Amino acid sequence: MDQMNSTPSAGRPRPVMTDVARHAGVSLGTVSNVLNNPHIVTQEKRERVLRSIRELGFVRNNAARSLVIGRADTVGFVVVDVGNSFFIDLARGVEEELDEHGIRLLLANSDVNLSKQDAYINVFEETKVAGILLAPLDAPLEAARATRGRGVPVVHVNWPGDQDACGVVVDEELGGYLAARHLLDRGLRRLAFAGGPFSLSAIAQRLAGATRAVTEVDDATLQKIETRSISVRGGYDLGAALSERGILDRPDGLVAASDALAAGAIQTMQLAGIRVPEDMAVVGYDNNHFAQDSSIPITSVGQPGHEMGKIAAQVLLEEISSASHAHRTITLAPTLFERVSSAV
Amino acid sequence: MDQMNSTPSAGRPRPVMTDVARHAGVSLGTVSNVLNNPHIVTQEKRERVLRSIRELGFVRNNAARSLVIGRADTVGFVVVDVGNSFFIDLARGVEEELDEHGIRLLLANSDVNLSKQDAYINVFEETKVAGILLAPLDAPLEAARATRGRGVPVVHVNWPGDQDACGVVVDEELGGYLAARHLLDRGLRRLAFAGGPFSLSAIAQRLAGATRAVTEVDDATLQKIETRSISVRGGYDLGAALSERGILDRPDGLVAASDALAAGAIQTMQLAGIRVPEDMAVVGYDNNHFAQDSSIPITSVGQPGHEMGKIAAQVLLEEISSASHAHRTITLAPTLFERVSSAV
DNA sequence: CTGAAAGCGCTTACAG
DNA sequence: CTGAAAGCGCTTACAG
Repeated sequence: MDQMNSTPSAGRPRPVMTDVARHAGVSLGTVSNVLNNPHIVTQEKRERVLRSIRELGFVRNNAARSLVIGRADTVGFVVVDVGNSFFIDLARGVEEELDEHGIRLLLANSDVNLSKQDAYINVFEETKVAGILLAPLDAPLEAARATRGRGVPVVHVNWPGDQDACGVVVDEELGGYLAARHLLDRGLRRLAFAGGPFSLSAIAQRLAGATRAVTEVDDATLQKIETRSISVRGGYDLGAALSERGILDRPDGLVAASDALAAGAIQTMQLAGIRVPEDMAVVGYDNNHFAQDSSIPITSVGQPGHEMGKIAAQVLLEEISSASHAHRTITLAPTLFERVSSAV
Repeated sequence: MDQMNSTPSAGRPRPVMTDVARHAGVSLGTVSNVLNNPHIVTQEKRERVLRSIRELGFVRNNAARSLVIGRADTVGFVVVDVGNSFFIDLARGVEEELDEHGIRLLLANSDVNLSKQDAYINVFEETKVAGILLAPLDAPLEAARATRGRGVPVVHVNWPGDQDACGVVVDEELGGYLAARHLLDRGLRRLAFAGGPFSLSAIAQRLAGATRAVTEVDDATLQKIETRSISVRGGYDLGAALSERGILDRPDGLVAASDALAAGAIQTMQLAGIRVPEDMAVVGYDNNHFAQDSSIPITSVGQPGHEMGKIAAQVLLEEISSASHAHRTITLAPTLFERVSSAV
């Protein structure tokens, strides 16, 4: 299993700017100018310097650069869960926007762990990034607030802004409303909302939206089912519990707080002989692969992750470059994607 | 949609170590010692310094630190596709290992784009990371080689090592062998291998492994079907092509080079009335969500992503800390996960 | 446009 | 154990 290849390489001392200057026969300042203000250097010297850089294999030391400048050409993004495709969409959107401004994105995964989240915020601050993007877990934001207080721009992604930071969010309440309204529009009246824990603010807001939709229709009812989690496993439990009920006790329309929850529930209910959507229509949430690749494609509420990322990056860039900047929360609307699971 | 919250915050000048020293009534060197060699400072001074750090909200400038030390307490990981759960598993494994050594992981997504890959390698080098992990695309590794030549340790992940770098790979040939052997063991004889383009080395190796398995069985045959991609869409096309064939022309066992390809093909074939596994047994590759969440759970060859990440991190740490280091390629074995799609 | 010099914020011998 | 001083590799006025 272990195949040796070679011996260690020595690694001669790396060339620095003074080496380049000497090699090119110019002063240190001129080398710096070639790198930072190329237009003010005569073409002849510029080319000589560039050639020396190539021949020596010079790479600028950004630690030294950042020390002088005060910050790096880099933005850090602390993400709560890189395993969730929504956050990957966000990162893609962020990167696309930053790319156009020649800024590089560094990603860190807090893995739903508050102390890791704080540690990475600190790493980014210590690295002198130009700014920080934070998709936080549902918990206090002390570290972020402290960093923000020290003048490092921080933008919340999928989390509202506050007096110190901007935020880009999706309207969770509206998402819950759209899901329930969709089922009501199809004539269903005995709805259920499943998800949990309800202490998570996104879940609570989706529930509030579903509740609002139901109150708009006279004879409609909404049953709240709190689950331990919104994972596939949580869905299995949910499906089992619903299957045990008599047909009259069962909701005819289900709003699940995630696609994973919906997929798990549908799978269990199918085994119990409950047909989706005929016996029960289902709407999921997140519009991720569970919704699209499920054996019964699942109607789902989707967040515009890519666009959220772009906007968050724009807001951050604005805050980085402009002296005066009013903090704001930007709320994007979710969209309902109709599929088979609610086609009644 | 835009909700204002507050006015810009001034951001007084950030305290530096000399401020802490003055505030605590000690010298600069003592503050540095409290941070780097706390045991050699008397408890009383140590506590005074720590209190001053807290009261002033001091955060060490790592750019300055890295400038002196020569490198940062950070490792960079350039990943070819953060949207692929295999690479997320890798990143998780890497992080777990680095965590134990107090080193932070910075992630960058090259997005299957060579120039982005090179740019991020450069960013990491300029940031003076202690080392770089690279899960590259199937293309020349010029930038990595150059960086490596300047003394920055680079470890390849999911790519073999060479004279300048270690590598951690999974045995693709063995994976292809396991998949085909599994079908042969079930009595199937008219196999097909689908995937592509065959120019990708991982695909070519899987095919080679499948070929080896088939040559071990006298009356078995293997048909090679090159697809444009290994995506779900590629699977649709593949399924359609297979459905058009007469039952005698059709393979009775299919090795697909990815789960997405397998899932797409199965979906299309089912619509055409071909039963899986009864009419055709299918084995996928990657053991990702397509395999597990498909309506017909798909037998799949899985790579030990998490463990690969851990090992890659270990190798990198070894190279960072030890002067003499022999480069090597570590090859891990894949595992076959049996599911319904091949249960004949 | 070019070059010499100061300074960014740290760490590390080195002398006390 | 503590403190003064040098130096890491850059950028940026500033004088020429």
